[in-house]
Amino acid sequence: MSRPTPVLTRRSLPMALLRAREAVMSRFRPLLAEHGVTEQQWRVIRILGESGPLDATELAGRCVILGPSLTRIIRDLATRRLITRKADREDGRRVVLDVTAKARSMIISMLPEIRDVYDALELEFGTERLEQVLDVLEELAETRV
Amino acid sequence: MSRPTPVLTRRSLPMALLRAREAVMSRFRPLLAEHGVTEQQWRVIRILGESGPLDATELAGRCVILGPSLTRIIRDLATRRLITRKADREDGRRVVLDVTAKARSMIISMLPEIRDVYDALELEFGTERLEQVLDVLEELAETRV
DNA sequence: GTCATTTCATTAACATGTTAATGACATGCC
DNA sequence: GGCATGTCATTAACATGTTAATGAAATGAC
Repeated sequence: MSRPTPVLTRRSLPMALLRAREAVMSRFRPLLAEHGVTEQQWRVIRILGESGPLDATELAGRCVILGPSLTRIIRDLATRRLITRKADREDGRRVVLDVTAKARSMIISMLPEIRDVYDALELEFGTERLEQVLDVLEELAETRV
Repeated sequence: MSRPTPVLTRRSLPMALLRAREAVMSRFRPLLAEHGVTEQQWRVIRILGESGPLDATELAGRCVILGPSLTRIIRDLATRRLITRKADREDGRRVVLDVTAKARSMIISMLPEIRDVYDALELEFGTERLEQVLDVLEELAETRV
């Protein structure tokens, strides 16, 4: 006995995730714009800064960015001296990527402002509830097909 | 060799929302592809089918699609006879949009398959937990700046 | 009523999403 | 070693995201 299909998009899980993400990102976008990076460029820089050198496939997976998009983003960020690319010694197909010191400075300068956004969010939504949301979202992300 | 900058992407709310949405959408994408619509085209069709005639601005807001994107999507869907556009009698700037009978048939034919995806998701994640996620996501979407 | 302002949809230009195809390199099998 | 197969990064082509600018129509102040 299944319940009716959610004809109400209000109760659509993809829509709910989209609207929630849009609400959250609207708080970060001004900050990213001030520092001259797009949402996707920031994901690449931050994850590389956090997890050291990575090949393109691994980085794409962690950033939730498809290969062709990453190729273009990397090309741009390398031109701006924010990341470096070098061939893998052991596997000629792979490209090893990493952030530059310039990118690390950029990350560090943004951290306080990011913290401010989270502080505001925790104040409005509740610190504990925010933690619970993160937990449940991680679980949801792991239910892959 | 400097130490990695400590930014915990694992507990980043935008990333968590992105990864969760990606996990969920990967279940729906094959279904959408089979019916020849993209994710965004489907949002437009479904919301118009649910909420009757709407002007472009209102539709864009509900679909979480920006104006310029919607203009292009509408142009394509109108060519394929899935939606109609007509000028607003009372306001010459507005365009009134609605679905066609063809689009309604399409929606109805997809509902059972959508229900199947939700059933599988509820089985893996839990029906009650899924409802709770929807509740909390709605609240999060309402904390706008 | 006239003019400045605002709103609505669109266009322009560029970044990214998405799928298919390509070429270079690795790996496995014989 | 030679060959088929698979993987990795890239390119191509088109859809969408994103911001700025545009033109038409509505609104408000006077």
